[in-house]
Amino acid sequence: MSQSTSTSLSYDFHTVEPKWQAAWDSAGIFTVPDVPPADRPKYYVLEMFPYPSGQLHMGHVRNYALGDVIARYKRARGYAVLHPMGWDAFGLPAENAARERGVHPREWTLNNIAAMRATLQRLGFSLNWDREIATCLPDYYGKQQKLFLDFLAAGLVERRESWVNWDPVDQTVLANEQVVDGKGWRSGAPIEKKQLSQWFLKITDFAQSLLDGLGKLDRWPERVRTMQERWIGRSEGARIRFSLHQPPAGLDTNLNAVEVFTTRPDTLFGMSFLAIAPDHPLAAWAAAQNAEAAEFVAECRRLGTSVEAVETAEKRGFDTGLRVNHPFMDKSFPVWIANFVLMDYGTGALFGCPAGDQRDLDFAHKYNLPVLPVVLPPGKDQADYTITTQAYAGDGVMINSGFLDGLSTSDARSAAITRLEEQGVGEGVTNWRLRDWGISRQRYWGCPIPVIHCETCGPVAVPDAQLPVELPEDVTFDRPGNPLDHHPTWKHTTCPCCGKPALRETDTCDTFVDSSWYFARFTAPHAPTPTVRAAADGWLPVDQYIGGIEHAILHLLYARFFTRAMHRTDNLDVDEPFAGLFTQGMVSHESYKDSAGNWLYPEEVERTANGVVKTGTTEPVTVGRVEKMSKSKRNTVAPVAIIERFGADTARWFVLSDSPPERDMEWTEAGVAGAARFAQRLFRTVSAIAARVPANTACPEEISAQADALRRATHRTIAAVTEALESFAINVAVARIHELTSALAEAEKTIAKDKDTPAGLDFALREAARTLCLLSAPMMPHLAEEMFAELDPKAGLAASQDWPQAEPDLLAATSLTIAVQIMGKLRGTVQAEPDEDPAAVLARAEAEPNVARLLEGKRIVKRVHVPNRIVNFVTAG
RNA sequence: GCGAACUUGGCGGAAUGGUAGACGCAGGAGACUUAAAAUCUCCAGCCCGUACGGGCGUGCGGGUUCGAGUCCCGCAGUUCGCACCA
Repeated sequence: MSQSTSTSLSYDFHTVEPKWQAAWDSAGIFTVPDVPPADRPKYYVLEMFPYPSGQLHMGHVRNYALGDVIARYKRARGYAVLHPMGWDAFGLPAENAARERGVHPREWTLNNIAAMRATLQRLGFSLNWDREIATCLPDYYGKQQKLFLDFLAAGLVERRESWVNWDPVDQTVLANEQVVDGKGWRSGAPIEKKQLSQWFLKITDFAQSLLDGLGKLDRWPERVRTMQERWIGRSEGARIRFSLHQPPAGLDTNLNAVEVFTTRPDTLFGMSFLAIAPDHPLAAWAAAQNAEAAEFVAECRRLGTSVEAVETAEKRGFDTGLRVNHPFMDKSFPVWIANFVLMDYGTGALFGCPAGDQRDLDFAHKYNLPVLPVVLPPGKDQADYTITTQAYAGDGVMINSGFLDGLSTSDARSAAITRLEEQGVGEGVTNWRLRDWGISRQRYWGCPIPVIHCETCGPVAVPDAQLPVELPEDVTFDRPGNPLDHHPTWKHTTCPCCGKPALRETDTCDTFVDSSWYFARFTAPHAPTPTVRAAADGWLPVDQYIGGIEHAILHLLYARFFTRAMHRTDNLDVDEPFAGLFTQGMVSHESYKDSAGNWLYPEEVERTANGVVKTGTTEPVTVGRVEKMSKSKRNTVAPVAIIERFGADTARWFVLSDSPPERDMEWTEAGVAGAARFAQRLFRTVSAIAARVPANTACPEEISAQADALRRATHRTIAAVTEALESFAINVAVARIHELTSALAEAEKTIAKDKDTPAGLDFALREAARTLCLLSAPMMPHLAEEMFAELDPKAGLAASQDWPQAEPDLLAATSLTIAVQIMGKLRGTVQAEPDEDPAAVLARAEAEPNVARLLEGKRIVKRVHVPNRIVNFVTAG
């Protein structure tokens, strides 16, 4: 693709951009105090902080450009704006770099941060850089250790033996949330089950609160709230203990009863089997007794992690030969091991009611188990009602159900629970899908868990005075496993309780912990305590949080949990971290392949008369789909290259221009070139006015129609851009700025050729030019400053100006075009003054030649007139 | 399978129930230029018509309304999320 020539550029971003960045910096206008000032309302704008991979990508540019528009706009509206930036700096890529290239994770990370910070600064974002934090520095993670200890003291942390998801490639434990389709979210490797001692954060303590809180988050996207609601997964039902019928000799007495969770205790009389998970202790017992059972359990474990198993989802089971007693009837039912029962939901066991559950019905059919209908749907007759291939899960009237007969489904539910409780074999309970959060990771590059294991005292908290527990620098990555564990001396210490030799915890925190409270740390980033109450309580919650939809569940849920836990431990006094959430779309680009099928970067491709070819050759290139920019498809465009070629403002303007921010946008060469053209055009237009019209031109009493029209265009644009920004319709704001620019350029031409300038046009031109500077400043701040200074060097910084106010008198047009319809079809237009006498407008509409022609011979039965908008004649005959 | 969102020119998209297609990209014609670039002007939903104008148009089928891209019902397609949740 050809390089643009710089000779014709009147606006030289290369020199202008650094100049204004320095000016903002020395004016300190993006700096705010830890405690929000009392004279203005506060506004906290936050974009999700980046992982320092080494290079900023276009998605970041879009994310931060969007946040910067909001931050600069709110600042102009008189808010004290907190807009910080930092680095989500722990994580595996740093360790991988250490393994592959021998560079220390710390050095690799800090170098990456430096490179990415430089790019962010070149983009001119209005960030309060004094507040920069990196989660990999002891100043941050030491405070995180303090929070961990606060949580531990408050009973929000537990150590448990538990089955974990083990990623054999990354050699670490993953949370349930991080296992996708049985594979690690990062490595993609099939996950194995392993039993380990793990630290858990008790997020389930707040399950109800996290659910209830969603109702108040009215500035969150509906779908994110829905996703979280489902993830938390509250369900009400009953826990029932089924005693074994004739328990076999030698069975652990704990296994004499099987506990089951159900949401449908009303359907107990329709039971025909009991099913347990392959991982259930009773299944383990059965496997120990019987080789066939063992084989079935092993098979389930194998298939459990493969995608095929999930997709084919054939219901399979194994009859253990054991039987359980029914709580309400003198009957017993078989116990099956079933592949569709999940050990980690409910109790890992269920009772099967084939008539009321499709899955149970499929299972019953496969193994010839009885099907007894117990709920009669409304409008059906019990005499001829049967269940064949479709289970009925809806409401109705109970049948075949002993003491529940005749009750409604919901009444039967409570009656059944009452009876279970009376008999002492069950109780009503609320069950949650949400699990506690296992945070232990067998990794070096993470926050050390501040605990010491003593043979005598057990796990002991590291005393506050010994924080931070710092990562050792001298580690090796020459073998698999955790370098902290391999370190010769680091883990050896003494017990803070008894003083005897003891071992440090060598696990580090899941990196999702790091990002669960950074928004709070930003309010007092250098404080000796994790938070400072006046700062955190003053700035939080974040008023506008902006980031990708991919964090809809994990990060946002963890952050909401942390906020509650920090509240409980008096680290702050809010419950919800993010009052407003905006999820922006991704940046996509065409992808290209050469004739050999290799992916090509956009800069390796050019468009010629003969089609798309490899740059400098005639080799044809296949243009593939437009997809999310990714390294693997090589369809990326580097922000640094774009900034160098077109400038920061052009890059910012383009990512904000065409597509609504919540949707994906396509990056195109033509698009960014168009943005660059517009920047130049705007600058030329405003410069011309600055050169011709003196700075303090006054507005005369009487102004010409042309001046009046321009003033009205200016004020309507102020109103439209303001409204667009308030509703995140940045692409619409961009369009309105284009329009005013065109109107201004046209008016400017008049003054250039007319000797006698129409009255007031000078003033109107200046007003429009100044307005354009201020309206475009949130998107193209450097250009705006340069133009603003040309208009009046003494006026100060554009970034310090108040947002322009639209004058209400100038919002209405002087003359309106009224559409005239006949039977709802447009047949002409007439001019009208605002709020003109309806009779006069109607008469003119009826007389409009084309309308009159079509009305001939017709009888008007109704004249609809919506003032200032439309006329519609309804005719008959 | 369940749930949500979306569906408008060649493309991205705009439109408090009131002139559909603003604005941009790509395209066409012209001006300037020795020429090109840059810039500027004009055209542009589809069909018929020299034109005035007319017909058809916001995925498809219905409905409400003087008037529907917009509201309601049904259908189709696309995308995303969740997925054996007892």
